[in-house]
Amino acid sequence: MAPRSPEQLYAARVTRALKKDYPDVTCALEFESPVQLLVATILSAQCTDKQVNIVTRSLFQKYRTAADFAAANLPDLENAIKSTGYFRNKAKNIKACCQRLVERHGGEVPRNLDDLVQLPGVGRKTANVVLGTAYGIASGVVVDTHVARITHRLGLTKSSDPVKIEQDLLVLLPQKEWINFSHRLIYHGRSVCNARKPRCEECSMRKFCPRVGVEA
DNA sequence: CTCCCGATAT
DNA sequence: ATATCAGGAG
Repeated sequence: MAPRSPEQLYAARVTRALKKDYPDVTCALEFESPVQLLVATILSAQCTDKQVNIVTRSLFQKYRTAADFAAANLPDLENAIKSTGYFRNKAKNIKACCQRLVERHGGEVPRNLDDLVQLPGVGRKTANVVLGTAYGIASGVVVDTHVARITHRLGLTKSSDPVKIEQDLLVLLPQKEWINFSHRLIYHGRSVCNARKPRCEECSMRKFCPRVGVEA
């Protein structure tokens, strides 16, 4: 066992509290294949997972495979995902992304970060979600709006840049924890530590959170 | 940095 | 009315 810094011990304390609160938490996005998870994750940008699941329920009946999305009529696809917002960008990216899956990856979602982030509309956050949740590959730590906000509030990072936050978390957390740490923080971010009105009195981490009692 | 954008809570 | 929601690209 490698020696651990005070920051790593603090991160372990946070991890223990999250495990106790959310023992069985997992990805909230609903899917039946890696391709579907990729599409759902693209749709989840600046949209609630609840709304994404409403849309994908019917969407995945009409489009099942990468080939289906690659052949989609763009206005039809736009209309089908309209309620998730950014629907023109998302529809264009999903179609182009799946066209490339068919052309270069045999219709499958690649299992490495470099190939994934080359896909249109797929950044580091989406790539980490797909690798971790569809394939169980801990390629990094998913840093979305919830993870960014809460790690900053807890003092696990001083940065507000998602890329730098992930670099900090990669050092603070053992690789074994990477995938589920994000799932738990995201769930915690929706239910307790939300952006506008955090429910600190209900938070199990209030005893050591440096933000409790601090305004703004 | 800006733009993309509908649904919901406050 | 406004902030925010499992971001990414130009």
